[in-house]
Amino acid sequence: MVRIVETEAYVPGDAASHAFRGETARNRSMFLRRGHAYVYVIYGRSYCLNVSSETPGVGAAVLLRAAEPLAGVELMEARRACHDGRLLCSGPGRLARALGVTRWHDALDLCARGPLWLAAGRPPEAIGTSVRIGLTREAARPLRFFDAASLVLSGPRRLNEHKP
DNA sequence: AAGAAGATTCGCT
DNA sequence: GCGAATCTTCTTA
Repeated sequence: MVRIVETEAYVPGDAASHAFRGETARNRSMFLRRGHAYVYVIYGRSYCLNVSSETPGVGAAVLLRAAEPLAGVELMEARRACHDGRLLCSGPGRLARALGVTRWHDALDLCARGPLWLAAGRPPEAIGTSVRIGLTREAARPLRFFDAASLVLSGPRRLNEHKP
């Protein structure tokens, strides 16, 4: 279980969004009702976990960039082959890896008690914003959020519970 | 059918 | 700090 600490938004009409050019086989879950998982492979090495954030048919999602490990740390360390708490979930790919999230989790409803879900957390008042990072387009938009700790995420309990 | 680009990570200098 | 690794998807010929 982790507390989400940093996220980044990809909104409708956003040239940097995977959904910008319409729905495809890969980004299909971005168009699901808000609260569904959108998982994709980046640079052939890492998975990125997003949460769809709009009404059905509208492509938008929030990328989970970093989190704070709360429970099941041993398992996450095993998946990541890393024993530095600071680095365990600091980065989209690292976070997904630590939670054992793969393409298998794509399109899951994160608002239902399934293998992966979101729980209500803190109110959004204290959330800070900044520009997005690592982008080549639309990079200057203030759609990156810090201390976005309003959600708690629970993942699979066993190592490699969900293979790709 | 082929090629370039990409919301990253890791290791080496 | 920089560059390679690595592969899927979309674009262009």
